[in-house]
Order: sequence, then C-alpha cells, then structure tokens
Amino acid sequence: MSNVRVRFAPSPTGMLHIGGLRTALYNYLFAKHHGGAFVLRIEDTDQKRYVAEAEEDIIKSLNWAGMTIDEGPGKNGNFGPYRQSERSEYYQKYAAQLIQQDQAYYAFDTTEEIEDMRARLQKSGNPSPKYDAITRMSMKNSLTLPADEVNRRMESNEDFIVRLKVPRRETIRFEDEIRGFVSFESQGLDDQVLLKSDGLPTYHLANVVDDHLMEITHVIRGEEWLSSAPKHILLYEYLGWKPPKMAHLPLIMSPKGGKLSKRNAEELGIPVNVRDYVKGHYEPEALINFLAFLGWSPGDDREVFSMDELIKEFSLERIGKGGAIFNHSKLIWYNEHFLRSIPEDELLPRVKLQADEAGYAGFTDDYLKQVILLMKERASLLPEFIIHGAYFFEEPKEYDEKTVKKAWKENTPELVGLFRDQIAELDDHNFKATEIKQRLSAIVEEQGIGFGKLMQPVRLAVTGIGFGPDLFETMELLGKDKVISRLDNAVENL
RNA sequence: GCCGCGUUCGUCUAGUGGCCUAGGACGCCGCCCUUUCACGGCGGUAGCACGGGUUCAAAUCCCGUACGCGGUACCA
Repeated sequence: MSNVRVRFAPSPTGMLHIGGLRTALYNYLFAKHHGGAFVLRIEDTDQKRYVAEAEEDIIKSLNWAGMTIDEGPGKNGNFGPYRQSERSEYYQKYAAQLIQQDQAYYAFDTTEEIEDMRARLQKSGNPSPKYDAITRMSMKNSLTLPADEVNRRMESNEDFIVRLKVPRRETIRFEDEIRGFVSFESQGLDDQVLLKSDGLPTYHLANVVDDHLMEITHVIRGEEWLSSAPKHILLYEYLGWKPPKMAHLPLIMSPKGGKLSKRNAEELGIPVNVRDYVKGHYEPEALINFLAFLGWSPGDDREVFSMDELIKEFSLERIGKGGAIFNHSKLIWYNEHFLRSIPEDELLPRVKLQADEAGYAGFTDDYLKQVILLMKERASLLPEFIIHGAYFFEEPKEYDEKTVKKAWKENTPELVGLFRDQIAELDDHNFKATEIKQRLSAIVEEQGIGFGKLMQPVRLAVTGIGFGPDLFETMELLGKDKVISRLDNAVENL
C-alpha cells in the first residue's frame, strides 16, 4: 500500500484521554507500518467546549508517548491549516455546493420549535421523531418557505443552519476494515446539521471535507463513530468524492462497565489523562505496549514490544471487534518490565530528580546508584525507589506496627544491643555486608536462636519496615554511624 | 424505544470447520530459590453466553434468544 495518510483528529475539549492516545497509536502504527504520513488535525469547531490548553497537551502527550506527527499545527505540510477553526472557507464552499445540488438546505427553526415537533410526534405514537424527509416538510426551511422569504431571513441576519437532505429510503452500505460490511437504512438517519448557526461546521461536514482535502486514505477512529459513518458516506457521494477506507476501533471499557470515561475511571483510581501518566512517571513504552494490546495482538505469544516492533507487526486485520476492559494491573506489569530493563546510569538522573523533589539533598551519584541497584527489582513505578526506599535517605520516622508486633520481643533490645556493640568494633572501611553478616551470625549461633530472631528486629530498627533489599547490603550502604544510631534509637523507643 | 455493533478463563487475548480433552499473558493460589520482601524458576486455578440448525466433524458457518456496548444534539 503506498501513499497511506492517516489522521488523528482530537477535539480540544480537555486533556488528551487514554482512549484518544490509543486511537492515535493505532493510526500512528498503521501509518508507519506502511511508510505513510501521520497527520494531527485539531477539530476545534465547538466553541462552547473549547479548552485553550488542550492542543498543547495533545501534542506534548503524543511526543511523550513516542509518536511524532508528520503534519499538524506547527508542523505544516502541504495540506494545512490543520485547525478546523482556520478552515472555514472550505466548509462554507462545500455546504454551498450541496445546497446548489439540492442535497442540503437552509433551516430556520428554533430549538423550541424542533422540540415541539418532537414532542408532538412522540405524542401521536412516533417513538423516535426525527427531522427527516417527512417532518422537514412541515418545518421552517428553504424547502418549505418561499424563496423570497428565505432571502429576506438571510439578509436580515436571522439565525440559520444548513442541513443535509437525507434521502427517504435508501440503503447505505460500506465496508469497515474491522467489521466487514455494515449497512444502514437512511430512514433511521436525521437531516444532519452541517453548518451551525455560528457559521462553524459540525463534525460530520468538517470531517468529510478535511479528510478529502487532506487526502486521508484510512480513517481509523473509535466505534462511537460507526453510527454516523453512513452520513459521511452520503456526504462523500454527494460531493463526488471517493470515501477513505474506514476502521472503527473497539472501545476501551471501564472495569465497572460502559466506555472508560473520566468519571468511572477516576472512581476506580485509574488515571484517565495521558498527563496523569506523565506525572505518575509511568514508562511511556509500558503504556504504549499495554495500549497496543488492548484490542490488538500479534497473533503469537509475544507480549513485549518496542515501538519499532509494533510498527513492524501492526495490521488492521489483527484488531479485535469487542470492547476491551482497561486492566490496570497488567499495565503495572508492563511498567515493571520496562523499568527493570533500564540501565542504572539512565535511571540515575530520574531518581535524583525524585530525591530532590522529596527533599532528599546531598546524596552522591554513587550512593544513588547503589540505592537503584538495591531497589530495582522491587519498584513498579519510578517514584517507588524513593517512597519504598525512604530509609536510604532519612531515619525511619515510625516503625511498622505489624512488624513490631511480630519481631520485637522482650529480649530483643538485649540482642540488638549485642549486635550493636559487635559492629561498633568494625572499622569504617571494614563495614561491609559480609563482615556485618558474620557478626550477626556469630551472635545467633552463640545464643542458639534462629537467624530471623535477630535479623528482623535489626531490619525494623534500621529501615522501620519488615521487608526490603538484602539487609547487610543496606547497612553497608547506609554506613556505620547511621546504622548504629538507628539501632540505638530503636532500642530506646520500642 | 429505535438503529447499529459486539460476546473464548476474573481481565487482555490465540483460535478463520478436523492439529482444541481450547494455547499464552496479567491476576490469584501453591512449591522451589532466598534465614526478610521482591526478582527468578516450576506448577495449579479458571473460559468457547444460551438454544436451534448445517456438516462425517463446529469455539469456528447459518438462524434465533439473552446480555453488553455505542448512537439516537446547532458535542465531538
């Protein structure tokens, strides 16, 4: 396939959503797989819901995730401008053409009048009243009003909209790349608004005009668009254009049911905005890999892919049809996986930043690197190096209750004291894991007790909690002074 | 309600009529490793929504039912 061009066309009504990122990803993978172009188009035709910061957030999020756009706002290709608010002339032009062809018309009805019509029809037994081939003839529009009145209304700047003249009975059939042939009866469609009274186009018109003008070959979008696809097909037909291939992606669902929305996701502690994943220090590769597998699979048992591998393997045919529930724990698994594959040197600056933010200053790179080495197998998310390893940076502020109960017995202070005195005799340069362990073992043997009887209390005293990396390595890294003082503190306070 | 789309372990999925007594991964459980926790290794748990066809043979094809989801705006 050559000259593939796809677009990601978000509406800047808020921060980029995780579902939007997946749509972008599938578009990106498809484009790159075919050596085609990935276009970003900003669909800012809804003035009421417009959010100024959204566009920047979208671009930043895409970049963070490793997707670079080939064309878009700030990256002009030959098909700009890439914001729909800057393309008004095109929509006006093609709306006018449709009117001239008698495939669209002006309408002057107020919202109340339309509501009245619906209410009236509903009362008389029509369960789903529409502004359609039948009802349009009893409304105020350029099909029912005399020409001079239409002109008068337009000239006196009265509000008007342009509606698509949907045929009364026609079967609209098209082939979806994921679902196969889908067909709709035009009876079920209403006379879609094409141009709103503010002069801006609705999604349907803008989308069709732009996809054509931008020479988009494949429209890959969420399943929520499937029902409006027939309207788009009609528009392509009337405008005399060949429709692009269409692929409607299965939706990402909430574990609670329904499509994953801001509300039902946040209730479950699932971050919804890409920005939240950035702030939460997720690895972009993990999110991408996870998202790619939400609705797609390579067909074999491989699970971990880089972006390049995804590009190589991706195909529309391998996308599933059913909605996929967002599985947070699998994402975490991916994150752990990628986190562990990052070399210490690369992790260092990032962990350092985390330490700084937590107010842990004055630690050398060498020290930090040791912490990373010790903590790496234990962290799921980057911030956990610091959160779960706080004792590498400060004295334990408190002691974990459960562990205290389990490990700190009556004779413990005495044992810990014994251990303290033993290691106090070690020179600074001899304060090594093996040496420390030897001392502890000696006491355990001498006292005839289990290893854990002493090790657990020491761990508790030094770290405040009952789990963590090798205790002796930890103590070596902490250094003699800190260890001794923590041991003393614990004996005194527990 | 109407229109459309879906439905394989709890979850993501493999499966395109015989290779399926349905494979992998996450989760969960157990064992091993480790005198902690994790990592790692090994093993276990659990699924073709239901009912009819078609066929020598159906998770796979057809019809129906149920359930889920989407749409039904001068929002995208």
